[in-house]
Amino acid sequence: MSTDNDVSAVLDKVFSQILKSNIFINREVLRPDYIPDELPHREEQIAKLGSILAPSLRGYRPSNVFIYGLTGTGKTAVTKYVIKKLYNKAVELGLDIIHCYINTRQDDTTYRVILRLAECTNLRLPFTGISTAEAYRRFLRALDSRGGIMIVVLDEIDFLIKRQGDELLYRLTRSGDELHNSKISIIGITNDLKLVEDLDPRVRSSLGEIEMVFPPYNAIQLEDILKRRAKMAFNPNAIDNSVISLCAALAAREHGDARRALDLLRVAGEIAEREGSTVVTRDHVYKALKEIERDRVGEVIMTMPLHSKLVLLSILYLTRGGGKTTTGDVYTYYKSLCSKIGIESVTQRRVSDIIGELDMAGIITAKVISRGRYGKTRIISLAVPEDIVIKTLKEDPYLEPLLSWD
DNA sequence: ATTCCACCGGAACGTGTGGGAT
DNA sequence: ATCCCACACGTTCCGGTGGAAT
Repeated sequence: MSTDNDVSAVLDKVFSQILKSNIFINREVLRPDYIPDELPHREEQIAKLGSILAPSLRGYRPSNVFIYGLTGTGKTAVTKYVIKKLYNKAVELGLDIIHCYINTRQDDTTYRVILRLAECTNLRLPFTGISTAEAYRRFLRALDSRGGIMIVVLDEIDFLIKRQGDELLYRLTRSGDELHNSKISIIGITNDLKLVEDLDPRVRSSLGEIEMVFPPYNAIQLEDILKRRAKMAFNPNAIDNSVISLCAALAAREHGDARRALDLLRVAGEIAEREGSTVVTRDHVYKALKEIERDRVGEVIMTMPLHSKLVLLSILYLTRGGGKTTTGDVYTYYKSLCSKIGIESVTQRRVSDIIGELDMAGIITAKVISRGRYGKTRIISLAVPEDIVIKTLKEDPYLEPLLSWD
């Protein structure tokens, strides 16, 4: 279709556009993992967490902490910030403090968490092969022979607990019995306020020695945060306050999620850059809104196993035009799809779990209801635009023959 | 007040893949 | 070479349940 020259010309254009663009001065500060030097409107939490962890500078084990707050309320940022400062201070004082940040959404099994813990003590463990108990023993031995205070941050801890229970937490909180030269203290972070309820009371009391709550940012605070960050990120002429306000307002609608707001700002900037515009406009923000959604959904769907995609395709078909469907109907249709492409179907039990997974991923909404005499089921509807789903599913060659009805 | 549907959802277990430790 | 291990994905078995219908 296109010659090498065409392609190279297009690339040249893209490259030169980015190179001559002066929208950003430093886009890094808008990335989600960036920790700023100042965290406005979180002074109180910083001070409190700082005072909780400070005893480690005198060789005492800090209390365990449980941190609650909705997404994008600064839990992770504040924790990382305080730990960074603490660590710097410790180095300055010649103290040995080991810090370990683990996100249990990514490392959601006991074994993988232990692996990460071991890494922080410079112990390399195989990713499979040895038993969890053995891995734990080795980690403790390595830590104890190294000595020092270890501060462990378990972010999104609800994922670990949901999958593996609180066994590891229990052992970690009681690790003092097995350690002579070192101590472990734990900071658990979650946005699931109900989490504690189904925790072993012993774990609850030791892990929640101190509890902290992060309230959501309001629209004014959000705007202030964005303005400060934008000042560092953007060329002063490339963006004006009304665009920033728009980002803040859109994010405030979603319970004051600062991460979303910053994402929005960054992606809007990138779109402006790609389009060769010299300023970021409100229109770019709206486009960013769509692009973020599209990327997220696309990413999730693309990496799903075949049967999950087939279930999703069934839901898509049965809810065309914003309708609703039920588990039984999805299963029936799903089975017909399987026979159409000549593969074996999974059981309804499994499909039920897949529906749950799709719900968790935010692709669909599934709510358990009772229809009285007509049984209990889930009513299911699509939670994202149809065209995004269709477009992504089309990329899977296995599904090709099934996507002709649109 | 009971019945009973159409599933829900917990638990234990199986299989295949990619790996130890000795 | 032999035996053990983690993990994703799936199965089998089965008790549980909200509320319309009777």
